[in-house]
Amino acid sequence: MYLIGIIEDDVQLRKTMENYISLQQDMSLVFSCNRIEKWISIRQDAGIVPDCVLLDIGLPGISGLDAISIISSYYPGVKILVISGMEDPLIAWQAMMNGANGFLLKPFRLAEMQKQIEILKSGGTVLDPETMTGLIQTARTRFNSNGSTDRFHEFGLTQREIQVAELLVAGSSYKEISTILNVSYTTVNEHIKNIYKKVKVNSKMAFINRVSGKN
Amino acid sequence: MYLIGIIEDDVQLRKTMENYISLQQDMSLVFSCNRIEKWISIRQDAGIVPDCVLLDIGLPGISGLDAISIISSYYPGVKILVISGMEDPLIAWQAMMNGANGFLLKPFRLAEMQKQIEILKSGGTVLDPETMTGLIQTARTRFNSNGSTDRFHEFGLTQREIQVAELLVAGSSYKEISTILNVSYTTVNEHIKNIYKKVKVNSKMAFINRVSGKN
DNA sequence: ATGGGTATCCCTAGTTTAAGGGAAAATACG
DNA sequence: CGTATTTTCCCTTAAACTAGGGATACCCAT
Repeated sequence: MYLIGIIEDDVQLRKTMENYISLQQDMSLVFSCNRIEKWISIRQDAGIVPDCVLLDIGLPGISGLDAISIISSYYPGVKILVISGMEDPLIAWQAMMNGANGFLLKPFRLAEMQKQIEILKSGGTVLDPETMTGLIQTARTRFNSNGSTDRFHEFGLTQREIQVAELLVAGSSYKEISTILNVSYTTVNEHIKNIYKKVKVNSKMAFINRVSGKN
Repeated sequence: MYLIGIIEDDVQLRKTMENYISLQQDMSLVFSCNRIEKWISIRQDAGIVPDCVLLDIGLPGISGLDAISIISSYYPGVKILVISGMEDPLIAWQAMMNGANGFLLKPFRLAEMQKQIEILKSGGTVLDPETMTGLIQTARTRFNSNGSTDRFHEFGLTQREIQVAELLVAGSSYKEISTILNVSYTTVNEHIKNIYKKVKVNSKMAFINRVSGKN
């Protein structure tokens, strides 16, 4: 039996979810309220610890975002399925970083909700593709990683030089590059000499640091 | 018409995918090869720019991880669907941060692959629930820790070795490191020998890719 | 058709890195 | 106290990289 808790201020939706869960053979509702504050005041009376909490993020009062860490520290190991009306990548990101296990975008079908609960139950994490895209993009900017940086064109490298540069940065030796590109060792050496001149470096390390944007 | 490229070293799987894509009315294969190196050497001859590249991450030679940024800078706007045999959260994380748009865990059904391609086509991002869980956990650890200084510690490097490693990655030569740390050249050489043993690499490039790639 | 850019090839010399061997202190820990 | 770890130092060989020189051929544009 999978125990579910609900925190959702939309009365209509909450009733619908309550009803749906009650109808499931393998699920049971342990609490259902409209606000975080309400949950905080009744949680010790409710007694039973839920396996999964369906949490609306757009609540009045205490933010659902803050609620995530509150709830997961109160119920260690609980799965939190965030419900949101807005498709905001930043909110999704923050929710996931705060400990959410899934993200459900309103409006959703109850079958979809159930499916997500199932996946959470088995330790998985689910986001819809659009939210996922936004979340990954947010993560990329957060971590300043190079998503699609054109690292070589800006230095005026030729096509061939770009090929050589890519292989060099990826870790291939001159000899390996010559084999891959079907040219002699000296040709590779020649290209690299020209690359270094254009990029104004005089060693492989300097080149790597340059194209990695480290200076 | 959606144009697909394949980089996969498993001949059986590659042929299967090629065949499947050829049979789809709305897809067309623009290239198919077994290694990154091969793609780098033939890409300008292939001519047509794909909309989506199916990329095996567990390739011999240049890592598929490195390939992601190379491919996405060569084909701006391309969607990259990473195929992996291992369920490694770190790899998934790194792949997504490098610009991947989806993650497909081997073995997979071709219908599943097609579904992911469809979602990528519409700008979405897909990961299976298990990989997603690992990825989010990795992100949480990254997000909640500084994540810059302790990247060498996990390999069991000593304090001195960490100093040497940092200088090495920063671009210092053995000689420069010896001056900075006030030790002899041979001592630096010695430390680096030990570092490489611990990290299980045998060249500076491999070391750099290891420490700046997976952590 | 002359000159510039690209791409190929060769030789040579010097520097840097990689990895094998061995060895001596200092420090930490049970 | 003895043992393991850390840090230091040396020699040697092989491989890889850097950089100078020069050379041929193709394409493209002035």
